Amino acid sequence: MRERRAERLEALGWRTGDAAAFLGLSAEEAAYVEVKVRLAEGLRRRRAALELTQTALAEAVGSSQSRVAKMERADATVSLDLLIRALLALGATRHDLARLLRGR
Amino acid sequence: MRERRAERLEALGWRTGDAAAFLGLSAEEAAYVEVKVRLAEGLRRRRAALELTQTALAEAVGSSQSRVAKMERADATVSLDLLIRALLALGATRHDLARLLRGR
DNA sequence: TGCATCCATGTCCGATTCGACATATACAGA
DNA sequence: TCTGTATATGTCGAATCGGACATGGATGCA
Repeated sequence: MRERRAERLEALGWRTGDAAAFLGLSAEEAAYVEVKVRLAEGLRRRRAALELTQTALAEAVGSSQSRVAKMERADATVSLDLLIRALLALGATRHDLARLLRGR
Repeated sequence: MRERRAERLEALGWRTGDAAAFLGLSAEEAAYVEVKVRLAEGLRRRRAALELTQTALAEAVGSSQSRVAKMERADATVSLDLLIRALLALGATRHDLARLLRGR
C-alpha cells in the first residue's frame, strides 16, 4: 500500500499533524491556548461593537493601551483572569463567556 | 398602598437585595466571583468523579494540597487562570468549561 | 509629504499569585 | 480515646503578571 503523506514527510524529518503537535504543545497546553484565543477574539469583537479604541477600553477597565493590545493578541504575558475581567467590565455575562468557549 | 418589605427594611437601615448588594460588590465583581465559584465547584466535582484526593490532584498538576483546597473554595488568592489550568489538566474541554459557566 | 490616530511590541519594576510549609479542624475506624 | 486520612487556613519567599512608558508601523487625510 502506498505510504501516507504524513509518513513520507516524517521520513524526511518533518513534524506533521496540527499546530499543537508542530509546536510541541501538550493537549492541555493546546486547550489552554485555544481558550485564551477565544476570549481574546471575544474581547476584540465586543470592543469593536462598542466602537471603542484600545485606549478608551483601557481607561474604562483601568489598564493601558499596550496591555489591551496584548489581551486581544492572546499574548503569553496576559492571564485568562485579566481577559475575563476585561470582558466582564464590558458587560459580558457568564453566558456570554460560555458562548465564547463553546462557539464557532 | 402598603409599603413593600424592601422599603421597610431600608427605612430601618438595612441593605436589601442579593448577596452582591449586601457585600457592596459591583455587578462586575459579582459576576467575577460567580464565574470563579462555578469553576471551583466544577473542579471539585471533577476531582471527586476521578476519586482523587486534593493531594493527588496537586501532584498531578504540579501544585500543593493547600492551593487545591483554596481553588475549590474559590479563595481570593486563586486566579481564574489557575482554576482553568487545573480543570484542563483533569481533562476538561472548553465545552466542559462553557457548561460550567452556563449551567444550573 | 507632513500630521494625527490606531494598534503592536519591548522593557521596567511594583503588585499579585504561586507552591510550599506549618498547623488546624473534621471525621473514621480500632 | 488514639491514630490516620482528608481538607482548610495563614504565612513566606520566589515567580509571574500587571500598568506604564517608549517607540515603531500602518493608514488616512489635508
